[in-house]
Amino acid sequence: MARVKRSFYLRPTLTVAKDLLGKNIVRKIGNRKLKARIVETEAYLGPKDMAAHTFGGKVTKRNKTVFKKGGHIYIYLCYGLHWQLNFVTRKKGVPECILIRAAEPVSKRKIVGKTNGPGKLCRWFGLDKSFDKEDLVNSKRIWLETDGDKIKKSQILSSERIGIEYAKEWARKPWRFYLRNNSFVSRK
DNA sequence: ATTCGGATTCTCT
DNA sequence: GAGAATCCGAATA
Repeated sequence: MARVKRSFYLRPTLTVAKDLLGKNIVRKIGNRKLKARIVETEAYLGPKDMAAHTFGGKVTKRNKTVFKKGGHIYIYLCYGLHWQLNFVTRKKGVPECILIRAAEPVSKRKIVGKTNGPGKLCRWFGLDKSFDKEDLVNSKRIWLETDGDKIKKSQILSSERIGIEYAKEWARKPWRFYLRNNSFVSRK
């Protein structure tokens, strides 16, 4: 298993969103490692995307991490109780990112908790505000690994993104990607 | 200083 | 399917 390199995150966001499927998130806590394979993502495409926090290109206290170069973590609190894990993409100054909505635990022994939703995923991994601005390329406590297995195109489905009805025509963009027949996907 | 509401989840019906 | 839980960032003044 090799750590995913910077160049992976600098590519077009929709490409990265699809390529993230099948990658393992590795979270190191003490001398334990939690691993889960990404099965569902959503792309948020910067200033033009009304559903994105960076809509209009305005830099705010919350969204400024998204303007960093690809490979950083953007995490924020939603509805007052759920953390949402995002990976920043593209070069510095291009505010695009990908929401990780669900993953499938890769582990010998049973680990309590669910990972089939963005809030649940963060709780399972023990993520919070302190992970904002974390660099997946260098971090000692969280990163991405690939085993080289490529997900076949035929296994990837797309749909409209979830929970952004207010975003008018942008709400209809098919920028959610997930693995076919995977029981950890948050919704059909 | 105050108000508003959300990239969700859980519980109960 | 509906409603609640619960916080902070962002917008308004």
